[in-house]
Formats: sequence, structure tokens, C-alpha cells
Amino acid sequence: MKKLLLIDGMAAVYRAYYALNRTPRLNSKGMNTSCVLGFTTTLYDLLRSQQPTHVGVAFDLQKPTFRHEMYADYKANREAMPEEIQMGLPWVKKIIEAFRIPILTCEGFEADDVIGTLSHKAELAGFDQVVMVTPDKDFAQLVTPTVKMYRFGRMGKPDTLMGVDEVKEKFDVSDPRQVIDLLGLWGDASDNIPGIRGVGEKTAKKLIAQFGSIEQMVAHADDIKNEKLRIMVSEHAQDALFSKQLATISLDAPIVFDEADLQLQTPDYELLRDLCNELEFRQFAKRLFTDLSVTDPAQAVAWGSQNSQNTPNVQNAPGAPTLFDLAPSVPETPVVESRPLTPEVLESLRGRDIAILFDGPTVLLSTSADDVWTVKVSDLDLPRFQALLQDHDTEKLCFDLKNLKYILDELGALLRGPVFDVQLAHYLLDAEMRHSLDFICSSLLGFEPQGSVALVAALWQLYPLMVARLKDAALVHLYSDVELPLVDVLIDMEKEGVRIDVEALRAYAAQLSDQRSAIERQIYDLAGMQFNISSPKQLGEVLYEQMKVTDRPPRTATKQYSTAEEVLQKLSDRHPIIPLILEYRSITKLVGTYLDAFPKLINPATGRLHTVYNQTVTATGRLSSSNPNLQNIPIRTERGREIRRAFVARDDDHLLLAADYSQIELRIIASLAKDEHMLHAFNSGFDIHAATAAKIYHLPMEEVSKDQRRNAKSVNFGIVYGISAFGLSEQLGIPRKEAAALIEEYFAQYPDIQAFIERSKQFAREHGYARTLLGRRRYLPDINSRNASARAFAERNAVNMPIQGTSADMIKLAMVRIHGELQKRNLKSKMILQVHDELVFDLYRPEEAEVRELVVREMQQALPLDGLTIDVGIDVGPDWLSAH
DNA sequence: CAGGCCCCCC
DNA sequence: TTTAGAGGGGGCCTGA
Repeated sequence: MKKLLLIDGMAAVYRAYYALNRTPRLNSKGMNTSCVLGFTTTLYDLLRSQQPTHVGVAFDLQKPTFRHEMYADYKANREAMPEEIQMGLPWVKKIIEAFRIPILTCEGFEADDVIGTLSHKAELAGFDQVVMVTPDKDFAQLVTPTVKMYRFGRMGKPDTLMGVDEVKEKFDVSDPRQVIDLLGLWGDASDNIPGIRGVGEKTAKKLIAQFGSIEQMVAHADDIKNEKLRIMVSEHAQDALFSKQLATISLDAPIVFDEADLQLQTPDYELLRDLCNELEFRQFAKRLFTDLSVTDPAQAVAWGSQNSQNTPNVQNAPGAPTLFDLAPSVPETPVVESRPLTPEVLESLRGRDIAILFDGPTVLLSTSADDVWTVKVSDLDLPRFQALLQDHDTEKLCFDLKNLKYILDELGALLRGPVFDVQLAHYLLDAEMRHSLDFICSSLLGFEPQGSVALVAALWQLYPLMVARLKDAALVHLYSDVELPLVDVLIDMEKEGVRIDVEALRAYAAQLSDQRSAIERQIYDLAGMQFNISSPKQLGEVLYEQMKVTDRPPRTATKQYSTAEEVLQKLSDRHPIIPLILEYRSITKLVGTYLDAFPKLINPATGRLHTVYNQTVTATGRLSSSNPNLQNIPIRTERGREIRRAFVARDDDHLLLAADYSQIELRIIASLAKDEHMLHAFNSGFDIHAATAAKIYHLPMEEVSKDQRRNAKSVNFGIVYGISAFGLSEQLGIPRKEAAALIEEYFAQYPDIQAFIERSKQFAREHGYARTLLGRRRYLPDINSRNASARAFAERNAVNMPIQGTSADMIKLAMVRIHGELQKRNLKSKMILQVHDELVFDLYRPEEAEVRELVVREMQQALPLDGLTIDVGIDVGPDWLSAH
């Protein structure tokens, strides 16, 4: 059995870097070792899991290759290699040497070609198995029964070992070697390889299958029946052939296949140990030590010892066990068996901590990673189940508590006692990651549990991990006192829903639709043709090709014609059709997104509209709302605002009450920055934007003009978002220089704000994350990036997140308290909506005074800010519009 | 069904 | 030569 493992060295280094550098690893000398450590463990794990007999790591020589010229654009735009990787590379090479693995290079060719050529030659030389380790799907072209592709997963996706079957399934091509034709034709957006625009993946597949290859297709392009396709293929024939050439991996690079050289050797333990010491890879060294001790206690004694004389010289000793004779150290997916959840078992589980998971019609309970019971919901002994869940003294472990409670609710079961929600905890630990249980398991446990039985068992492995990490990150308070109690609040709000005046909605929709029809006709008349106005593609063609409303058509990031509102706004006096299109768009949006959508979403059982609040979506800690999204109901324009009239109180005994934080984000900045001027303006009840204008224009407040106030308001907003001169100039429609001057004057007048912004960035640079007043975190891995735009993005987030996130913390706390008070006092008024800085209630009229007082007080006191009082505006009315 | 584009909110 | 260049969201449409 001969098995060759070929690793793309740079790809492994890059991937290691991006995977680990979220929390940069610095050793005591200040060296960032993330990519070296990641590479080392990757290499080690691959050797352990793949158990090859032969191995090699391929690198580019970083010299011009035959592709360089063709790739010129791409190479020029390519992001510079991060400094950490540059520093790490020599160490990576030392590690590879210590493992006694040959480094494979070939002048004029890239690592891909080295891997391609060697895998091909190994196959010809009678190897039983070749595994190519790479992130690149182009390698699918090389996969055969002998050659497999071990593909690094991209962000959050697991690695996969793909053989012929998987490649076939994935690429849907009968002969995997034909995959190249598809890739060539389609292009690869990530590498800027030109494809054929206008021909999609599926069409390409069909065409290639029809002709056999790209070359054949191009040669016989005239035979293509579909006119559009025929033209596309003929016009872009060169692109297609070129793309194929770029994406083709060489199988004949001038590199010698030396079987003896590639043979797996016993590592140079002494060198490895020294490297681990020098780099301070304590965990890895410990793992190596432990693994070694399994096979050979003599080695275990030597490993990690400072005295190198104790290191046994096992190098190439015939018959000596090598490191890689060991079982794979990549955690294997544990096999968990479940037992039937009988009434007797249910009874016996009383008093135990329970993990609960539902999988469709099945309920799964577990008391440890090894003990799982399942039963069909229909066969469940309900009374005993209910009794079990209501035990005050036992802990309930779950995933997605809100959803679980909905399911239990239908069964009439109530959850009591302490609860732990793995998903919610994971959200607090790293909000921007994915929060599916599969993903959490593979990223934190290193394996993907197969099936729900394994998943419910995995909860017990995740639980201590999450608790420890919450403690380490000082997130326990936020978890226990904010997010977890909020679950019940959100459930109640969702269940309450809001009443909609469907008739008003329908009448308004009809009225707007009539207006739209008239506008539509005018547009067709002006264009001289009918087309789909809602299709940006068609609209772009009509405006810029047919009508030529401008000789410099604006483009989107993907080179399509842009028809964005902002763009059309600027062109609006070029042709009368443009204002009509904007009008059409605005009406279509209102009708499609709101007026037509709401009636369909009204729950027939309650007659009310129930949104879903998602607690684990946003990067900053805000909630989001969907189905429908009730956080984006129009208010800015007259026409849009009307929609709010349809949001009405429950009945004649009720009114809607709306309470909102006034200028909360600016207040938070003022408080965090301890800016006296701004605090004073707020505490004196000044119009904050006018006060700002007065300062930057050096005028008394009374003399501030409307325009000056508007400018100041934009700067204030800009501060929240992470200001830039460009953004401000766009926003205000003023030259960039003026915008820059405004910002400069702002900072001169508010030095504390500027200092706060700098502090926020500095904190993120030092810690790798931004945080709110309550300690909520957002990780910013790009904060020290060499890529200026990535770094700038991270810096803006470093400033914005503490502000937006603190505001989210505040209103969440207020919601928990208000909900608690309403329940405690047994009030009939209900909290029904949250819109980031606003809460809406179905107010029972007799309770108006009490609820007003309660809501304002709790909102103000939920999270006191240093140096200023928090202002809450409050109003009531029969509908949402009049409650503003 | 995903991705692009667009537009509504805070 | 073109675009993007202020944070956070969600929904609709197209094209396959």
C-alpha cells in the first residue's frame, strides 16, 4: 500500500493564519506565531488522519511563472502577504524540515502544477492512493479513483476529502476531468478569471456536455441553435479558451518524481522539540508528548525534556515505531446510541439535569454525552415529560431556547428551573460566526455529530466549554441578566403580535396601485417600449443603451448598469422618465413589501400580525425582525408613513403607546467620551444638532441657519458611523474639501470625542475586539490588517459597535424590566414591538398613567450613563402614526 | 435558490 | 478605466 500526501504549502499557511489569527497568538518575544502553529497542527493532523507512506509540501518559488503574464491584473490587485505570514514562513519551512518532509518546488511553475504533476506521476507509478491537500476547486479536474482531493473548507465550512464520487456529485460532470471545461467557461470570480458573461453555470454545463469540451464548443459555435447563446459564445470564444488555460493545472511540469525522497520519515524529534520550545508551542508539544507516550514510553520521557541527550535516536531505525503509526488524532465522530424514552425512563430521570432537543417528530433527552433517549412525540408520556421539565432544581440544557419553548408550548409543557442555551451563549462569544449546532460542534469540538442523537449528546460537551468561555470573556452578566431573560420577553411579544387594520391597508394598496399603473404607462410611452421596470438589468439597458440618458453610464460593483436611487436622483433632470421611475419604485416598494405582504401574514387564529425577533443575528447586539420585518416600517415620507395608520390598538379599550429614546446614540458617545460640551448641551435640553452647529460655525445658537443645523446633524451621525470626508460629502452633497473642513472643525471643538474615537480604535488594536458598556464583544480581526480598506472598515466598527451595541444593551435591559413589571403588577397592557430605540405597547386605557410612568422610568434607569440623564419621548394614540 | 440590487428602518 | 469610499439590519427580483 503506497499512499502519497501532497500539500499546497502556502494555502495551508494562509488558511492557518486566517483560522487562528482572530485572537492573535503572540509568544513572549512578541512574535505572532498564529500561522506557524496553525500550519504545524494542520500538518500533524493530516499525517495522523491520512496515514500516508509518502508525503511532500509544495511551494511556489515566488518567481514569474507561465501564468504571471496572463494573470497580470489579478496579481497586481492581489492583497499583499500579511506581515505575520512573511515572518512566519521561515519557521514553517523549519517545521517541515523537522518533520523530514521534502519541500517541492519547480522553477517557472506554481505549487498547483507541482501537485498536479506529481499526483499524475504517482498514479502512473502505481501508487494506490494520492491525496492532494488544497483549498482550490480546480483540483477537481485531477480527481480519479486513485487521486483524492482534501479540500480546506472556507470560512466556517468543514474540510472535505473528496473522491471521484463526491466530485461527480458536487460538479455534476460525468468525467471529473471535464470539470476543467466547466471552470474554464464559467470563470472563477474569486480569481478574476474572465468567464463568459451572460452564460450561466447550468447553460455552460449543457453546452459542454453537448460538444465535449470548450475547444469543440468554440470551434462549432455556429451550430448553437439559441441565437443569444450563439452570439455570446462566438463573441467571447477567446475569453473561454484563455480561462481554460488559466485554470488548467499542468500535469507535465519539469519536476522529477522521486519516490524515495517522498517517503515518510521519522521526524527529527530533537529539532522539533527545539522549535516548539523556541516558538513556545506548549500545547502542541504536550500533545506530541502524549501521543508519543502511547506507543513508546521511552520516548515520552525524553520528549519535552531540556536535556537533549535523553532524546532517543530513533531516526530511521528499522522497525522503530514512527509518530505516524498512531491512531488518527483528529477527533473521530463519536458514535452515540440512543435508547427508547419509555415512561419508566422518564420517571427515572426526575432530579437529573437534562439536555433537550427536538428533531421533527422526535424528542431527544440526554443526561450526558453517552446517555441519550429518544421517542416519537406522538408516543411521549406527556404528564411525566411535563413533570420532568417543571422540576425547579434541575438544569435544562438546550439549543435555541426560544424555538424550544414554542415547541414545548404546543405540548403544554413548561420549562422551569435554570436553563442554558448553547446557541445564545455562542452568539455572545462571537456574534458574527454562524450559530447552527453543526457549525458550533465542528468549530469547538472538532467533529460534526451525525444525526440528532449525536447532537443532543454534543450539548453536554459544549456546555462546560461555553460556561468557561463566557466567564473568561466576562459575559456572564450579559448572558444571565440580559439575553437569557429576554427570550421570554420576545416570546410574549411575538405571541401578542399587533393588530392590523386590513381594510385600511387594502384601500391604500388599491389607491397606490392605480397611481402606479398610470406612471407605468407614462414610462412605457417615454421609453417607446414595454419592459420590466422592476428589473434593474432591463431598466439599465433601456436607460443607458436605448435612451442614452447619459454618456457615462454608472456601474455597480459587478459592472452592471446601476439604477440605484441615489444614481437616478442625480440624473433626474436629464430625462422626465427618471423621476417617474423613482416614483414607480417607491410605490412598488410600499405595495410589495408592506401593503400586499401584511394581510397574507396575519395569523388567522389570532387575527394579528406576529413578527419573529431574532436574537442571534446582528454583529452589534441589536435584535432583528422578520416575517414581516416590523423594524423597517416607513416613516420618512408622507406616502410611506401612512402605512403606520394600519397598525392599530387591540380594541376600543386600548391605545397604542410608543416610547423612544431620544438621541440615544449621541448621548452614549457624549457619556463614553465624557465630553463636557456635549453633556452640557444634553443636560440643558438644547437641540443637540443646533448646539453642534453653533460650535462648529462659531455662532450663537439662535443664529444657526437650517443648512448649518442640517450639516451639523450629518456630522453627528457621521461620528456614530465612523466618519469619513467622502461619506459626509456624499450625504450632504457638498465638495469633499468642505466636508473635510467640517470634520476638522468638529474635532477641534470636541477634542474629547476625537480622543474617544482614538481610544476605541486603540482598544480594538490591543485586544482584537470592540466592546459595549456591558462587555458585549465584537471581534475585529482586520483591525491590524495591512490592507488599508479592511483595516479602515474594522476601525469604523471599533467606534460604531460600542455605541450601537450599548444602546442595544440598554433597551434589552429595559425590555426585561418592563416586561417583569407588567407581569408582576398583573397589568393588561402588553409590550408588542421593538424598533431599536423604540418600544410599542398595546395600552389598556385605564392603565395609561401607570404604564407611562413605568415605561419611562425603566427605560431611563435600565442602564444609567455617566454624566447625563436619558430622555424618553412617549405618546399614545389609536394607531402607530398618531402615537408618534 | 442564491446572489445582486435596492430601499425601508434605526 | 471603473467603482467604492459611514454602522446595523431585511425583502424583492432575476436568472438559472
